[in-house]
Amino acid sequence: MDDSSKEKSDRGQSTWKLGEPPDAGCVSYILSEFGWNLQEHESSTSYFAADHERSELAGNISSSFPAETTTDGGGLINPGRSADVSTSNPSVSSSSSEDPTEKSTGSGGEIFCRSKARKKGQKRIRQPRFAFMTKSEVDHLEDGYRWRKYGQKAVKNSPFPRSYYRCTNSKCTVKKRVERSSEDPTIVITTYEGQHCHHTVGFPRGGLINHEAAAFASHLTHAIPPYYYHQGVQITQETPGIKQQSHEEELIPVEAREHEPNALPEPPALPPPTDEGLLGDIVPPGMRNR
DNA sequence: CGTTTTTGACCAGCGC
DNA sequence: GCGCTGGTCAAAAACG
Repeated sequence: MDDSSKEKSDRGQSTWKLGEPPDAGCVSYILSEFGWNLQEHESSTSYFAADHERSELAGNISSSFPAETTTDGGGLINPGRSADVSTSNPSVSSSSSEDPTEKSTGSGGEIFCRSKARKKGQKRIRQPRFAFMTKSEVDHLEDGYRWRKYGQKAVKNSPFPRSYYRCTNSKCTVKKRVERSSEDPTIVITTYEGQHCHHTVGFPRGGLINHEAAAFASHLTHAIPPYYYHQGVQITQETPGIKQQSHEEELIPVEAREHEPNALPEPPALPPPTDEGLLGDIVPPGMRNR
């Protein structure tokens, strides 16, 4: 393995604005992959994807991005296997009462446990996922957590392999996938799945940090309904701890957003990292020290 | 020597 | 049922 990849840090990456295609100029391109009723917001949040647990979001993005990342009408980002997801999966196209915990489709419903979890016949549950795109030369963007690579696969319709990482914390089941867009090799698609149950480890090596990646990794892995928008970016759930903290004025309830259906999301104004790590600004004190 | 990465094999889900 | 594909495992190798 080449050490240089680690040392490269985030050199060469740039940040995009949310809500515009990357080719419009270095824009962060957020793709939520929660199983809940994201469709409600499609009209106003063009680049959120109301995908479902079964979709292969990141793998499919590349095949349609950005042209088919439509916002009119559906706004669903279901490229690649779009047909089967949007038409043959009723839970996606018609059901807005998604509840991952209640879902018991053929592809999910039981808790997936790390290690020895995949016994024969045991199904694994897809946890809430989200994906975002970052223009970067390096595949694995620093986000404040430590990750261990556990697999790499060639992806259909893409010359670039997909890498699979899981959080090194033994109690943490968060995983992420990293791949490059086949359409634009400079774009790295990172998909997070799950929710960290621990603090960040800080930013090692003193390198440049992909603040955006870090912030979304932190914010969105904790996002469960009801949603709030942070300056147009749906980032987190309503919890007393969060609302009482610094984001109170900036968090806009979904209901409020619905009054401006044509409003496009604005670029995220992500808070800078703090001494407490990226979770520090959103995780209630009672949830820390885990 | 502990940790991480690599990589081939295996398994599950899905479409046909 | 079969084949394809994505996702994961786990042993070996590499790294620090």
